[in-house]
Amino acid sequence: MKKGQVTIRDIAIKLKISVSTVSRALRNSPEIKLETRQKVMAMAEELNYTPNVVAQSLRVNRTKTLGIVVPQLASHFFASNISGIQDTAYRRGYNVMICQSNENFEQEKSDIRTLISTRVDGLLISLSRETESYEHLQNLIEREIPFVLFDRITEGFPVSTVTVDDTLGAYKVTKHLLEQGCKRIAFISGPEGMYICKKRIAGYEQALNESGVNIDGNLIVYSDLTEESNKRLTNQLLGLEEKPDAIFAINDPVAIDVMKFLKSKGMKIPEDIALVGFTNMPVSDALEPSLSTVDQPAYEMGRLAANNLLDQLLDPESFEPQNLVLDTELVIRNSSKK
Amino acid sequence: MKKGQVTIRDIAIKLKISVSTVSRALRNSPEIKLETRQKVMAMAEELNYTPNVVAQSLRVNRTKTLGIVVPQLASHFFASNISGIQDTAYRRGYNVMICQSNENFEQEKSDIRTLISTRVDGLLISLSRETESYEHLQNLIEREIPFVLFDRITEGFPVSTVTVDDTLGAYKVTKHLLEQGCKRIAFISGPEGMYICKKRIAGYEQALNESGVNIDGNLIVYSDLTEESNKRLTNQLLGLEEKPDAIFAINDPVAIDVMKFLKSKGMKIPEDIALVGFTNMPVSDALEPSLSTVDQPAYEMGRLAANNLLDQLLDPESFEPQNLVLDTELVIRNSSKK
DNA sequence: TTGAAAGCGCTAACAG
DNA sequence: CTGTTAGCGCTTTCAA
Repeated sequence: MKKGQVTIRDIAIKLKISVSTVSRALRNSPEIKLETRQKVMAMAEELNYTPNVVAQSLRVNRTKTLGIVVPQLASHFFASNISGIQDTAYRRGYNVMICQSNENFEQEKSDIRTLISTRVDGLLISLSRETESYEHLQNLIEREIPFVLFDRITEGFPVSTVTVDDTLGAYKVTKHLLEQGCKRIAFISGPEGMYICKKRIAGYEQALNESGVNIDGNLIVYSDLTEESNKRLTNQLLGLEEKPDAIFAINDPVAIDVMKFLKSKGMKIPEDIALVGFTNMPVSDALEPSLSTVDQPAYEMGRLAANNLLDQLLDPESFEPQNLVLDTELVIRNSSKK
Repeated sequence: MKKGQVTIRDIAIKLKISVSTVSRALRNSPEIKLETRQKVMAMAEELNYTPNVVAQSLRVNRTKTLGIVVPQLASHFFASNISGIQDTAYRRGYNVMICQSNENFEQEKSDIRTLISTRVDGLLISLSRETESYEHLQNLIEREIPFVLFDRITEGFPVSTVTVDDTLGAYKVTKHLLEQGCKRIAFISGPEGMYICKKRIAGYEQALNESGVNIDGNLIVYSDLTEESNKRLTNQLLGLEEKPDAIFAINDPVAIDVMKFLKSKGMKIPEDIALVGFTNMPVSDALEPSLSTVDQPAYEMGRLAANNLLDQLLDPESFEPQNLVLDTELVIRNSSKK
């Protein structure tokens, strides 16, 4: 920071005491006389002293900073995750440093590298849609840097994870659609490798199987989550010989693209085709028709992930990785009411 | 960080050279023999060395980190601002540390304090809606900590600012509404003290004046931006003796609340009442009717703010504060086409 | 081209 | 209850 920063040394000199006494007084050490402590505090105030966290961090080998890696910031879901993490971290005396991978694998690796060299005490990571190899996570394990994965996770690492019950969520959607009389339910998934996609497809298939509806591979398509891709795949589905009577989109943003496309083709939702998303964005109920979706407790996910990591940091010995799975809630609106 | 971190000392010992040589080699100092440098690099690689940024920061008194304070993260506008800042910062070798004030003045002050003690090299700040006194900014000036204000700014400080031309944007909206034949245009503003509100109201009034429409104080209301407040005020406007035939909302989220409320009352948009927002959220064109609005270059704002701050950091002497004002674009959609 | 040594601001034995 | 001292990992004179 700028020139002339006030240090504990300045306070010590002014008060003609030692720096260690100042240091202790500032941290409310019980071994310091009340009077001395008050004098130190007063002088610190007077000089507008701000502790140098950098020096503290170097000394105690702990930055009290958490690193966050998310695929993107401009997404209500991840922004809420981050809010949950941040509020929790602050309450427990930690800062956070946020990086976004922009859904790019190389960027994700680079983000983690940056965060490590910044010496964050631990990491909270949500993987990019491109991520299909995991040496960078293995590397964290080897370096004994604590981290937890949330939402966009992978399995097989001895770390905590926080997710929603994607399978059950997708199951509930599909069941609901079947109950509305839909016979040919299409699923627009994200990239095939993504954990949440696999899980949601599993729930979708489970519901179909239970109802004796056979699974048609043509009805399952994989989007790279761009608007172009979403619209193209919707078009592709509409071109099927046996057209779908419902579309289940992997998330609300995809559902919105689908909705725009369907409207542009003059199709009526839900009459001609039902539509359901996943996530429950704040605008989803303002759409026309209002979008049925699955509500995910994003803030809560962040909160849990942060608390878990912080517990681990506090007491590494007795820590055991946990796989936290949160419930989702099916939100039925007009886009799926036949 | 964890135990057994590799340091330059480890490299020096392995190679039987001094730490200063290692330090220099690592930073590609020209005074080091190529051969030595290569050996150092190889060994660093082999030992999986990661420089300790904390130690570097303490030594050179520079953290290469920028602090960001925004009112909220879960907003597409601010998330885009941040993306712009982040991309720019990374490209120029800086990290960012993000705080959200949650639109709370005390939190804003606390965020800035935290960021300062973390020794960020500079700050990018967008004020909370509650902020009406500015000692915390004055304090930054006194400490000679560089900062730039963006979007939610205040005037009167010798610092750079980045905004859009709010007055002109609001002027264009109001003009457009008048052209559509609207005679009684209501304005739902944010808190009265907010800079952007004042500016936008000015544009609104200017357009009315130019067209000889007299300004009716009953048509200008101040929301605290909560959904409850937005709906209550809409209701209040509808209860006016002389009802409005258009509503201009301070931003898209407010406009969406208004839209929901109007629909719930069975009113037709734009037939019964026209509606325009400000910001252009990605979903705004998916609404029914699609929402007319003003497009703000949020990412670009972040980019400019970051570049400006970074320039200042690079060369503090020759730096002059700038007030950057970006253009907006009126986006006419169905919600305002009579 | 390299090394020795000082020191950034702070904390934490250890000693008194 | 307080002071002395060493040192976290790194950069940077200064000297060789």
